[in-house]
Amino acid sequence: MTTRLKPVTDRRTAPHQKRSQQTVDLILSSAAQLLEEIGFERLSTNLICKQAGLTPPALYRYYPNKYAVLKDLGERLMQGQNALLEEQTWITRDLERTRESIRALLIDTIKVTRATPAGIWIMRSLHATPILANVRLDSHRVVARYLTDQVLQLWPQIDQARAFHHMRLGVELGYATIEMVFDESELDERTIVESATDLLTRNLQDLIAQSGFGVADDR
Amino acid sequence: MTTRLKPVTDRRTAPHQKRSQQTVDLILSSAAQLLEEIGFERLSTNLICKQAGLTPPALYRYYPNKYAVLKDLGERLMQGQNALLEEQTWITRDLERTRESIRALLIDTIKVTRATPAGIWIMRSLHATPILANVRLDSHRVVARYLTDQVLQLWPQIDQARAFHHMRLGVELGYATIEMVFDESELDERTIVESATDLLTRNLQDLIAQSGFGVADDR
DNA sequence: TGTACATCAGTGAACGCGCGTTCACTGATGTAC
DNA sequence: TGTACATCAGTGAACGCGCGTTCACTGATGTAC
Repeated sequence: MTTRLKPVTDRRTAPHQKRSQQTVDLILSSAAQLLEEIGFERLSTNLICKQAGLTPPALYRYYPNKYAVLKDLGERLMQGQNALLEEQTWITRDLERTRESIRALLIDTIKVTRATPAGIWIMRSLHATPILANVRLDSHRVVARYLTDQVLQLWPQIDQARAFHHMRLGVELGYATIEMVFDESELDERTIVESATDLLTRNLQDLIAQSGFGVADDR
Repeated sequence: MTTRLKPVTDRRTAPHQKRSQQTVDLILSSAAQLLEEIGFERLSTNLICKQAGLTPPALYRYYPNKYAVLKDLGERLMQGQNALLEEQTWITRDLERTRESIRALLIDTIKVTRATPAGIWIMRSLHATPILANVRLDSHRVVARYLTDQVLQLWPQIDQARAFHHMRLGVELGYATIEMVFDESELDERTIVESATDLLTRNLQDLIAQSGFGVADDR
C-alpha cells in the first residue's frame, strides 16, 4: 500500500515462541516509558535495551532501528483509537445523534490516548519523521475512507471524491484537536471539544447540504 | 514568556559585524537545504558546517546545538506567516468579507510556506521536540490573542475566554489544514481550502451567534 | 590620514562518548520417534 | 513417556563511526588618537 522508504522498519523475525512475544512486549513498553522520560529525540536502541534489561542483539532480532519500534507503537495506538470507530455506526440521518457520536468519539479518543503509556508522545512522534508520518497518514486515510463509505451509503448521490475530501479534512482536524487538548493543558478541555464537535458536525452538514440534499435537523 | 527548558537554545553571541550576520544567514540556509535533503532526524551541527563550508567552532559561536538553529528557522517561518495577518483587518462585521479574508489567509500562508526554503520541513520539525513545539505553540497563542482582540472590539459582550478558546482552536485547525495540504499532495488543494474556509468561518459565526448576537449573513 | 591596538570572527586539530551493528557463542524451547 | 536432536532466543564482547564540544591559535575588522 505505502511506497517503501529507504530505512527499512519491518520486523526481522516473526516471533515463534511465547517467550519471544513477551520480549517484544517488553521492548515496546520499555520504549514507551523512555519516550515519556527523555522524549523521542534522545531515544536509542541501546537505551531501550538497557531499560528492558536486554542486550542489543536481542532487540536487533526484532527491530532494525528505533523507528521500527516507534512504528509498532504508533500502529498499536492508531489501531486502539480507530477501534472506537467500529464499535457502532457513527453517521446517521439524524444529525443531532451524529453530533453526539462525534463528541463521544473525540472524548473517547482522548481517553484512549491518555490510557496508553506515552500515548501523546507516540502521537507527537508520528509527526517527526517521514516513516512515522506515513503511519499516521495511512491510518487517517483508512478512517476517512471508512467514514466516506458510511456517508455514501446514506446519501448515494454525493460525489465520492468530494465526500472523501470532506472526511479526510475532518479526520485531520479531529486529531489536531486532540493533540491540542494535550499541548494546551491550561485551556478548558470541554470547551475545545465542544467547539470541535460543532465544527465537525457542520463539516458533514455542509457536505450534505451543498450536494443538494435537505437536512432535517439544521438548528 | 515561555518557561526555560533544559537544553538551552539561545544565541551564544550577538553578531557585531556584517560578516557575522552573513555567517548566521549561511548557517540557516545551509540547514534549510539539508533539512530538505536528509530530513530533521539526520541533521547535525557537523553536517550543517560541512554544507556551509565552516568549521564547527564557527557555528558553535552562534548556536549551541541543532535545535537552536531550527528554533531560529522556525521563528522566522512563523514570523513570515504571521506577518500576513497584520497586513489588514481580517475580521469584520461583514461575514462574507471575513470568509474571503480567511480563504486568502489560508492560500497566502501556503504560498509563504512553499516559498520558504524547506518551509514544510521546518513546520514538521516544529512537532518533533518540546523545544521546537514551544515555538509553534507560542506563535499560535500570539495569533489567537490577536484575533481574539479583533473579535472583542467588534462584539465586546462576547466572553473573552470563550472567544480565545474558539480562536485558538481555529488557528490550530488552520495550520493543521495547511500541513495536510502538503502531506496529502494527491488531494485537491482548492477543495481542501474551500472546506477549511467554510469550517473556520462557521467557527467564528457560531461564537458570535452563541453569544446571543444576530448575524446578518447566515447563508 | 595614518598607525597602533583592541576586539571580533573563524580555523585546525583533537577528545571522549554513545550510537548502530555484528560476531561466534550458550542456553531454552519445542518436536520426532 | 523418555530421549536425542533441531530450531529458536538471547548473551558477551567488540568494532568503526560520526556526534557534540573544546582548545589555543591566526587572521579580519573596527577604533582611538
